Amino acid sequence: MIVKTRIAPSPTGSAHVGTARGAIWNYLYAKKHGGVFALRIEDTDRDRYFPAAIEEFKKDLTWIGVEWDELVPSQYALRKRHLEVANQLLEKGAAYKCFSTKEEIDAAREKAESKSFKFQSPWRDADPSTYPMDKPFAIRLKTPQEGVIKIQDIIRGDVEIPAKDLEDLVIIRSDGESPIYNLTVVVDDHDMEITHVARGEEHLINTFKQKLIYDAMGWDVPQFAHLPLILAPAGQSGKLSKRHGAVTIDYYKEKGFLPEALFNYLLRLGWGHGNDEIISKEQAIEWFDFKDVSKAGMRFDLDKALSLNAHYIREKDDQALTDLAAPFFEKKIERMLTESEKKTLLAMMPELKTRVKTLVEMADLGAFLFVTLPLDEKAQKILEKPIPITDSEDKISPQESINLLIQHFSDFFVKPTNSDRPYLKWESDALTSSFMHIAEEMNVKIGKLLQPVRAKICFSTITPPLSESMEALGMEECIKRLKA
RNA sequence: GACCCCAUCGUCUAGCGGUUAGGACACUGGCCUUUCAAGCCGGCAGCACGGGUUCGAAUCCCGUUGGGGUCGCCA
Repeated sequence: MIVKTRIAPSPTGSAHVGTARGAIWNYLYAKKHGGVFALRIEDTDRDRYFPAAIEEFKKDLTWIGVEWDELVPSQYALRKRHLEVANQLLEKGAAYKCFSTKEEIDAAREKAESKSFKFQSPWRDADPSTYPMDKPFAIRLKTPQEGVIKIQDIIRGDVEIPAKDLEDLVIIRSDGESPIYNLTVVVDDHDMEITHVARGEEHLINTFKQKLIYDAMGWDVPQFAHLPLILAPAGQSGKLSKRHGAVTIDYYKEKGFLPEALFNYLLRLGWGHGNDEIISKEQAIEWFDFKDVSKAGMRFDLDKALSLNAHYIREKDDQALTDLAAPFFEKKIERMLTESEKKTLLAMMPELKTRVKTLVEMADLGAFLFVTLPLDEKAQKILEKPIPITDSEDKISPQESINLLIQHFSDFFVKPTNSDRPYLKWESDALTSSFMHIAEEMNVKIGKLLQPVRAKICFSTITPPLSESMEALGMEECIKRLKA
């Protein structure tokens, strides 16, 4: 039998990292076994149906590198089939018509005050001859009143629950036609011939209910794997949710994460393979197995995800990275980059990429290459701080030292108009040697000499190497900034 | 509250009856250095607790504690 897994989201917008991780694992498991990975959109709840959200979800999945082999674009479209199964369950006596209204049930629930209240429908064993005429009814599944329901889970082993703890679940709403989740999943998973159902642990209880439907229909039960949940950040309780922020794929995409970094991080969150940390998709396909997934819930560690992202940024080819980074720079400087500026960015990429953890950080670090910026606080201070002369009590003011530097630049780098005197090209190596030469001449430490220059050129004390930056900017712009 | 699941450094994990309990992130010391990174070398830090089982338990069993999930005519 061919392995077939699926991810079955009910999209409400950008994919939750937990859903994305579930998709990754399911995808890997299918690929590992040469099987099929399916995407099924669970849109049976029409009150929460947003087509745009579905598109966004698909985009997120694609971005992170998960491709589906099969698509069920709308579970809602399958409702006739769901109803048909519900009627079969009715015929088999595994389900019954329940004429109790939602209001009656809610009232009973309220009155009970116990959270563990189970609604006992008076219609469960009612004689059909007593059914009211022209009254709407829901269809409920008859759960056994004694014994246990048992399931096998790849991750957790055998799990069982007393049957009496389960309420007779509604499978068709009292509108007489709308199927409910626990019915639709079973029918679709069966019809699609899903062999492995791996979903969040929050579904564990549902699985017992669903087992009842499989059994009543005489269908084979798939293999189950209930995946541990990603928990709220340390100090906060509960599972990770929207209110903790930073939970959607879209968030990380906009923050400047590389898809392979987030893929790697999510892959490793709850699963490991020896001491391996950096794992490619191909390697993951070979190594991943649900049985190695940890059982306990875990916390999302942004620092680790960032460090992985920094790693993948460093590994990435400069040209590809430039293409990826360009939009982040454009957002930062609030205009498009020209072709020549893109070349500048490419040239600076080796210096930029070892210094950042995200593409947003890269745009912050490299923006000075394309626009002038207000000096940051520390840069401001540097320009006020005199430079000590080595082996002396004397000091030289930053502006004075910069003026001297400008003078030297015109000696070294400017082509003389009426002379054959040699001059240097404005390139990083030449700039570096000239800095060393000037520092020696002025009898100051090179680091001290360069700090104010760095401030004027890059507007910050934290920058890529100065010589490279100045080459990228060109002599004219550098002189202009130094004189400003 | 009831039912179910879970428990190795702060975090993510390796470990599957005999290990100096390993790695990664974070933190930290050093080297390198033109700021900041990167890189290299080093450090700190863990088997929740209590009982068993066993010659021997992080590993197996029970309990306690702690965390998580579920309790809808949502998915």
